[in-house]
Amino acid sequence: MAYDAHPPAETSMAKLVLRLGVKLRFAKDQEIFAQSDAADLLYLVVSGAVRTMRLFGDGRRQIAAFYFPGELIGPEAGAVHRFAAEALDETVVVAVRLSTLDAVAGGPELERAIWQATRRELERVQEHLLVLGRKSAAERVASFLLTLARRTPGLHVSVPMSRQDIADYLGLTIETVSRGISEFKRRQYISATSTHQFRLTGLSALQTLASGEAAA
Amino acid sequence: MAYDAHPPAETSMAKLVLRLGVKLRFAKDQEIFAQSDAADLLYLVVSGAVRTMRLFGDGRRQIAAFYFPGELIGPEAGAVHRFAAEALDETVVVAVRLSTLDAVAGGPELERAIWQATRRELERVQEHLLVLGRKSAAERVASFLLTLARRTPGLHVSVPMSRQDIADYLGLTIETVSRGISEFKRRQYISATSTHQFRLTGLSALQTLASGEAAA
DNA sequence: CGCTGGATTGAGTCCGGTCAAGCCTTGTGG
DNA sequence: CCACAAGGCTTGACCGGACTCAATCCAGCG
Repeated sequence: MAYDAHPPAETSMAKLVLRLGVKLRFAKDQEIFAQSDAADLLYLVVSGAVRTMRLFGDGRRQIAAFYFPGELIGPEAGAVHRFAAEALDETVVVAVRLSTLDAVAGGPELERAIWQATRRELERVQEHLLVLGRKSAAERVASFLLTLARRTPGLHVSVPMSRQDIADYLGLTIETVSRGISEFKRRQYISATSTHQFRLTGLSALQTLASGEAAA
Repeated sequence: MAYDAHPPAETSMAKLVLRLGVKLRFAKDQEIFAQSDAADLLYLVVSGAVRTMRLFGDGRRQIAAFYFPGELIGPEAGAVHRFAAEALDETVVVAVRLSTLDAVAGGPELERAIWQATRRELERVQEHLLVLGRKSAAERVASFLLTLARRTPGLHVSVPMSRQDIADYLGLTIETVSRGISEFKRRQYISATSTHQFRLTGLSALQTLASGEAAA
């Protein structure tokens, strides 16, 4: 899941998208695509970050995933998007029509790359499912921080999303997320340089928590 | 998600698996494959039913999915299974080595079929995610019954799994599942002919509940 | 330097979990 | 064919963790 773990096929697809695609810029909270929009574009995040989400009729919201620079959005969808995508922040993406990609570089190579992207997406969602199904609030927050940490080297974690975004990703409320983070600070599992920048000072304690074992 | 909605590519793959595969019989609760087993086989459920699940260190269990006759298990996995699979009941599956499938009918047709199966799997997991992230106990149970109902025609729903299985699928306890079902009976949303056979007598009420809107 | 909106903290409530009885179905053996 | 045992399911009483409501804090920004 770290950048350097991307299989070759997808890395080369990313390069292809960069070459063929159109660069688009989105402001914070701006919609990149809506639920039930046609899903004929593939997106590569260049800078910033993206959330995909579904909104329920009564205002409840579930965030399905976050996407960071270097990651692809889109191939998981069928003809129509099943989730909406929004920029977390000032964000640049490169978009390319799937048919264009196919015309220029179609064939088994492309199919395999798209399948790999879909497969990785599936694995992520399955891990997310475990967190939502069987973990306590503290375990969820710990899992979340560790997942973010895995995407950047070192113990420094950048958390570009709001507490509300985290809550809607983890199936919690902002208050519960905030309490979790405060508790981790108190126990010195983490230290904060700002509300969105942490340092994981008790990595193993967090890992124990996230894995769902009882901690001392 | 109903049988007749299966895209052609996957239906033809199912036929291929049936022709090339080996028929295996499993007793109730018997393991079909373990987590971290090599994932080089594709399974087609012929009769019975299968659950895939992950077990945590402290005994907590999350069921990822249920599979019924006509459905494929396996293509979602990488080199190694990330979940274990067990028979819900006396179950027959046909298993075929992916390399065999590839040798006999390799090529873009097969790749596309596997990708489609992966994609449908992803969609299912994403819907499951919404249920776990943002729904109340009653909403979860309603969603579950409706998902099962969608797989067979008519209002009759067969629920072959135990209450414990349902609980571990929905992120609840058996008691809460049982209370939910009892409440639905009381309100006459469902009627039961046995503990594992229901009739959806209040379909629209269940749908309203499951969709997450406030009900009267 | 004050304003604004996100984040934190506190108090109280409630939904779902826990613990504990019973019930009912299924299967088995007399 | 019935008696009984075993295990899954249901129901009840109580508890606790996460939610709700509300007040404050604080960082970023004009």
